[in-house]
Amino acid sequence: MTRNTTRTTSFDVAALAGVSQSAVSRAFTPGSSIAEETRQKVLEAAKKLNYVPNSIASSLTTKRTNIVALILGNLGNPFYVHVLHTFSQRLQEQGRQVLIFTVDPGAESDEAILHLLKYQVDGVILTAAQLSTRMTSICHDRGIPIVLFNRYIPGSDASGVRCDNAGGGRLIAEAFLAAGARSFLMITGDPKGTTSQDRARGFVERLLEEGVRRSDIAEIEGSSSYEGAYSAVLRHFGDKNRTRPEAIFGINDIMAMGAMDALRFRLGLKIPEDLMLAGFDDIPEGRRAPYQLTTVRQPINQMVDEALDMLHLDEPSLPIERGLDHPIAGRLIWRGTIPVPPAYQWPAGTTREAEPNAE
Amino acid sequence: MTRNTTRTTSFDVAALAGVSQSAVSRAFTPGSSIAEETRQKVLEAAKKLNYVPNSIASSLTTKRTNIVALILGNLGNPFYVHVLHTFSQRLQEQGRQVLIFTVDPGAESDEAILHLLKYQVDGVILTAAQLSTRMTSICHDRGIPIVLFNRYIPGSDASGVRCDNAGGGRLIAEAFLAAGARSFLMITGDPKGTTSQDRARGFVERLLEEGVRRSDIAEIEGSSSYEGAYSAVLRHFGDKNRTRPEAIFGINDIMAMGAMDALRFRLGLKIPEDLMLAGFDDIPEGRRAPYQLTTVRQPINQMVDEALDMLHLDEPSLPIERGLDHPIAGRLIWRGTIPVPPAYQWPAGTTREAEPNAE
DNA sequence: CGCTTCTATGAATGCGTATGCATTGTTTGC
DNA sequence: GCAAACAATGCATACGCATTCATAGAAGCG
Repeated sequence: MTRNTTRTTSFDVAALAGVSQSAVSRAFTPGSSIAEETRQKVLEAAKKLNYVPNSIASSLTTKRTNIVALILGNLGNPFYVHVLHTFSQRLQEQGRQVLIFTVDPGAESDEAILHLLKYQVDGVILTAAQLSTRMTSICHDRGIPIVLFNRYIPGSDASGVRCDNAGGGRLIAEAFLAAGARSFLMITGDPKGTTSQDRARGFVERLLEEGVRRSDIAEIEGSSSYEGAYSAVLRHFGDKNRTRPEAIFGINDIMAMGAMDALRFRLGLKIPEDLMLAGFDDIPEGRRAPYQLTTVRQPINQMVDEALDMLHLDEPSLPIERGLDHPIAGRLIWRGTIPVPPAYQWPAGTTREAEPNAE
Repeated sequence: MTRNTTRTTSFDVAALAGVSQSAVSRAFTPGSSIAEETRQKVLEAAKKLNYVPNSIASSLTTKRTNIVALILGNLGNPFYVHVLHTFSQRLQEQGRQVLIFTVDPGAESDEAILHLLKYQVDGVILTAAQLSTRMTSICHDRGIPIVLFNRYIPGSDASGVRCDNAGGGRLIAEAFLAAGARSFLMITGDPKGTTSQDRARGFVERLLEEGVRRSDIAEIEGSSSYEGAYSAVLRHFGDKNRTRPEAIFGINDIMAMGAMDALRFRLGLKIPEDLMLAGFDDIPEGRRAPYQLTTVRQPINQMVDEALDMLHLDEPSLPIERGLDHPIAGRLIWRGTIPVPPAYQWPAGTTREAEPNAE
């Protein structure tokens, strides 16, 4: 059998069921005017023929594909894998599917947008990637809602959902300060990414407020990956004259983990005894026994839900909202990489976790 | 502006360019009969209008969507994230896109298949999930090629690509034996999954060949996840009378890592001094300093390429091949979790890696 | 019982593009 | 210099379904 088999269409089903093609269409369209008896006849015939409505054809008239595009920049970061998984599950529950576009980290997503326009997707979620304002306005003109996940485009009026990254950076700063640190190193990611910028900004702001000197806050670039942070740390500490900071903030967990391994396994340092460390995201990997990483948890489920809400997939006739920017607070998760100060007063909203791997 | 804006169609472009709609279509169809001059006129007009051909409409006549469905069972295993990424990149290079279907690990994919039929995908890749033979034959009847990735369906004639899992299990067995182990524990995954079964079978076969007693090979179930293996190990060794095996084979890397962390951080054992350990897959996480996991590397790129070849996306008129089963040999990667025997003769095809995290 | 109001149905049309066919103009071959 | 082959183009139609419109029958109402 070859692939040129003519497919079974609603006409075939109609013929078998002894009704019109319209009736078949209605049988598969919830809420349409059809007698229950007729519907059953149709469904029966459809089952006999293994008929499944062709959504490609139907979306031609309905102008809805039930496909949402997800642009992903960095699958090397487990956080975004989790994000993908969450989006996919939520959308599947709604009878929608995810069309994936992977983009090289840091690269422009413009080309991806051009491709997804062809598919007439109902909406676009953009994570971990750059996008020009020209593209957002093209999407807007074509009536395709686009929501930025955990980033925003300066100077654009595209809507987005994100963690309060600056606020999270401040939480980490406070934890370090409470534990007595006075000199710091930040390992930042993509310098063009607002996520990295904002976390670093909040972190530095808080430190300066507490009187830390600017010269006691160093920064190196870890290219948003485990490997990048690992080698950045080795490079930085390769200069033996460099004074060692008391605390390191990895702008995301995967980089904090890379830094941690370099510090422990290549530089022979103990954490938190010699050096304290924190990340951001709260990926499952950071909870594991070798890491026990103190971090800020991003409320993924809530962020995903709000992002999907902003897409207004169920009310396509609504005008597309613009310029919405919805920051959601993160929460400090205190684990083993920052020593607990004596008689420490835990700030509200902090979670302390010991060994979550144990059941 | 609402989403009901009438879209710009090939007719609009045709009007602006002063040609017929057919000419517009041909301008965007490589290899069609159109004068270069006309094509330029059309492309110019298209650019002015931000026109992008509607592939939904075109696939209605061409019967090709340039969409490939990827059914994923377990995104908690980084190996499959890597697989997803590789498929996505390859397909994007070909101008095709990936439609994601996530399925609960161990659950049937039948429902996913029903959904993807609606989208008239050009092909299906199934990883890490169960599938009934009824579904494979429905796909077959509808002319949709389906390729199983790293699994096969007993009793079905669906084609697939996989690592030589049994052979890989044998490699691990040999490495353990060479290092002097004589008692063993296997941590297996989904009992219905052929991948886990085959690896375990090859492992046991080889051990028995070398005179290991059946009673010296134990098995526990780790549900294919880090957490599953972690707690399975704690449960198993909670029985203090249990004699400790000399070697543990985690049927995949993520489980081996979970086992390793439980052994080290909860049971206070040293690896490889007290116990040797190996995994399977060679995920990047297992290469990292805290793990240095000895494993069998699956040749992902080759497997993905062959899987895509088997889909014959470029020759849709060919009859769908059935029953092809293409095992590809894995390669032993010897790292730190198995002690190197004195004067050991490395088998052909073994790679020895010291500290790959260092640049 | 005659009227209106509803419900269920089918015929016909449109969604945006690809393509077979016919037509025109151009080039080739002898 | 004329027939034949060919390249470029437009017209018309098909792809599979949703939906509007018209119609026929059923039910409600006084």
